[in-house]
Amino acid sequence: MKNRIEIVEDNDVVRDGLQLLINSMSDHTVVGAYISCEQALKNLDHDMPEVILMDLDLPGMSGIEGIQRIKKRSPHIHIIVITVHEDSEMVFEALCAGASGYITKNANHSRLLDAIDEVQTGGAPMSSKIARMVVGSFQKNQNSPLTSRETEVLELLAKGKSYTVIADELFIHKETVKSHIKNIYFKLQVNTKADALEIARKNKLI
Amino acid sequence: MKNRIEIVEDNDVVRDGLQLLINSMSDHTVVGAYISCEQALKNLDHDMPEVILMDLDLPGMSGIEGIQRIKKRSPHIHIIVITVHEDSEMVFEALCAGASGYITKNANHSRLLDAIDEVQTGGAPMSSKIARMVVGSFQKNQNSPLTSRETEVLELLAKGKSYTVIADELFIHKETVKSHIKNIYFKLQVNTKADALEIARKNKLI
DNA sequence: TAAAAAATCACTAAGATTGGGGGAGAGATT
DNA sequence: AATCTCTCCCCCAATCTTAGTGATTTTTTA
Repeated sequence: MKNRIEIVEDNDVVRDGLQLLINSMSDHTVVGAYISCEQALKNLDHDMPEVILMDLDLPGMSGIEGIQRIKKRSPHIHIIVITVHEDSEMVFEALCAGASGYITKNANHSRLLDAIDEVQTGGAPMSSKIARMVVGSFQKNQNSPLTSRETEVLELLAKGKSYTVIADELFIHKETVKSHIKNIYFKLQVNTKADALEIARKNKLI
Repeated sequence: MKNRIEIVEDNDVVRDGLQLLINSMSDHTVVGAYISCEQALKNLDHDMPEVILMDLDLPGMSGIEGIQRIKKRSPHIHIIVITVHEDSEMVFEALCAGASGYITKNANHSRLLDAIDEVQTGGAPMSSKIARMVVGSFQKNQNSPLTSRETEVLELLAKGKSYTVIADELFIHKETVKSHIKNIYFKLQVNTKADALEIARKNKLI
């Protein structure tokens, strides 16, 4: 039984190249190659792919929305994004939408074929820059203007806790919490909770 | 100029094995091999490693805390975790603490040596299971009990916005927001914002 | 060691927010 | 016909949040 691969890519040259490359492997077969998510979705039940290689710049429906729709209909299908985009927004949008892997187009052919196997054996193939970006998203800004206590308070605030609850959890007085928040607002140059959280999250202070 | 590698691992056999393996490469050299983070930290300025391979189960200071301290003192050093732990808590704690890579101990030798190069060329080497875990952490639960509108409201609530602001942003009445939140609380079986956010985040509803 | 920063607690006051209770209509879906 | 979803409305009471001004103690840093 061959691995059923599908391709969604609007550039003819790239699409045909991918198809040839994959079909050249004895245990893989391309069951569909389309230029848009609309087409891919229409044929999804017939093609029954296990893995979809997908570009993000597509005519009509965006790749991101395509990923969402495909994953909603067939959660078991693994989608690997193949794109030129390396900007963090695209990467995280694609992963949030349900992509299992993210390869940039400068990857060589063997890396690409490896990715298909990797995604089917429980992995998440990524270009190394992308992997670093993803891992980096977990790490806090080392140059935070906030003190560790202030950060602690802001994190509890981010969890939706009230001043009173925060005070209890940190074994300090509610007035102290207020004082910390006052200083946080001043340092971040904001005057509401929502703005503070936005700045803090954007700058990875929490 | 050789790549300067350090090892922190309390198991003698594993540590010596790693050291031999790395020193066998002409362009890499082990500049320090320790059984604890305390020792590693003490010699950090002298050893000047570029990459540290670190276990997480260590006598004395935990690996997680070790990572934090090392990264705080020398942010440019790349730390690759080498451990048996595959539980998500450990993985995310290590990455948040500042690890640039995460390899499980069943990895073969060549993969390990690749990881060292990968981390120095801007990558984030991970075992494939770990990579999937990390990527999976971006994806929402597909079986959310909440409607899309409710999810939308909850996401704005998570940003610290008030009912009034949420109402404005969604072009609906404040009372409607309240109504949604009432339903969210009922569905999640909670009665405070903080509890709702905790459940929602734990189950990846937002 | 002296100065600066951080963490702690205090009071007042006004306005906004939140949560609990009830209900109800319109539209879509099943 | 029944259910779900989204929308809106009312009342009420407790709590929260912001703003202003202040002070003390501990820790860190220059």
